[in-house]
Amino acid sequence: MAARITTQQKILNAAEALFARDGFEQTSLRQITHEAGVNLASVNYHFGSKKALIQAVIARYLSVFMPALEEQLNEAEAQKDLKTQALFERFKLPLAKLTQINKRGPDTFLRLLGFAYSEIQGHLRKYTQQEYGNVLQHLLQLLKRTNPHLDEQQMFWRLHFVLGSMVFAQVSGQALIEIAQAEFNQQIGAQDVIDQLIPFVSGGLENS
Amino acid sequence: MAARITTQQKILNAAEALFARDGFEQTSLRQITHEAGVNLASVNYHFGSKKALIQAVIARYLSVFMPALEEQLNEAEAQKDLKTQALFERFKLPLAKLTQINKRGPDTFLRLLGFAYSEIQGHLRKYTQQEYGNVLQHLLQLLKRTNPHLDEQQMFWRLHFVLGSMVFAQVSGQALIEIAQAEFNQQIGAQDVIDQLIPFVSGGLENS
DNA sequence: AATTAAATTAAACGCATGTTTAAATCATGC
DNA sequence: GCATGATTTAAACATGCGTTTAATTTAATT
Repeated sequence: MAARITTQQKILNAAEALFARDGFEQTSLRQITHEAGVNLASVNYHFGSKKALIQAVIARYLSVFMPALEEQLNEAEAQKDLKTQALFERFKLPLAKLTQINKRGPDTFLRLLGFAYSEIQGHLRKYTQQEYGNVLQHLLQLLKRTNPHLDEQQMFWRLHFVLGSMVFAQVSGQALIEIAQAEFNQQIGAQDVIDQLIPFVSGGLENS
Repeated sequence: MAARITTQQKILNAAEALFARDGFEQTSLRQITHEAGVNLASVNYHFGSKKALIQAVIARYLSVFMPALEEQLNEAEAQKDLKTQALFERFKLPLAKLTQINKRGPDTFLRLLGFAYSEIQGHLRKYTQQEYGNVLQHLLQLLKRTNPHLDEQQMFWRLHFVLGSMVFAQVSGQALIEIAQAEFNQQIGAQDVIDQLIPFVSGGLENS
């Protein structure tokens, strides 16, 4: 009884792909259910509302990403002479792990985060803080260690700028990748964007 | 016959405030016309469509900002030993000039840009490139001068990350400012955010 | 003052959205 | 094999949107 894909899963899979491509508000339940090959009403039956569906989609990714990140932070914790850039490199593995949800999981997740951050402002923030606040606190603590020259306030802002760069890179990501490909005549993927992004956010955060 | 505020201006003023607060898609023409105290149909009468209204709102800001930026870039051009951070500091004056449109003009403009960047992806890009492409080219050229160690591709990405940080800082800006105020018990304005942002983007862009 | 054009208004149109309903179908346990 | 509960289905509902229409009011021109 485990092999079959349930209606819930069909909805989640279709929803995450469309949400990541077009954003939450721009994606209608009719699109999702059509893509999933299920009835329109089944979203409200299984999830209650569109809002709850959005949350379920994001929660599925966070439940994989956050524990993996926590593990990485614990390893970093033990590391001598920890550098900011090395700390950000720790994001790559948890991100890569998201392929277990979906082949394009890493891209999907970051784009979802981006839309979530700008669209449902307060709502997701609370949830994340509630569920994974300790992991984020751990990250902040390690960043303070690698950047003792920054005061509380500077760290606050720069951390948000870092998040902004990441989020932005993915939300505008596909368009940018296409432009970059046309401009530089070479294949570019989400992983390359991350590789470009890490030195940027590291330098930005460290700058005195 | 000049002193009266025309219907067009009433619409523009109401629209820019609401657009900046909630985004383009989230703001309805009914909200705008109600706020402006004019009839619903007058938007389509004076501007043709909602899309055209959005464009008009942004164009009004660009028409003030871009020439001022160009002037700043020309001064930077002549400067010996130009530094990246000094170049980014050049944005502050053109931004401050936007108070002539609106007391909260600088905030409004950056938030509009943010929404524009993520919402109407292709459309605004073309317009900006068409109208102010030379100014942006000039900026790119100066950044190459202050960062000769970066190749074409690195510069491409980092420039977009810079833009992303700025845009994001403003889109999430009000929420962040409120959090920061609560956290640090002091008054914080958009100008302070810019001051925090400049070292970040400078460091990020320069990092080798 | 009469005429003509511009601007404003109230109302409706057509469409898409999220959600709810109630009947039909399916699966499961006795 | 039947009864019971879970699921799926088609249809409708209520609401909000951008836009259009056609009539009215305002302003300018002759």
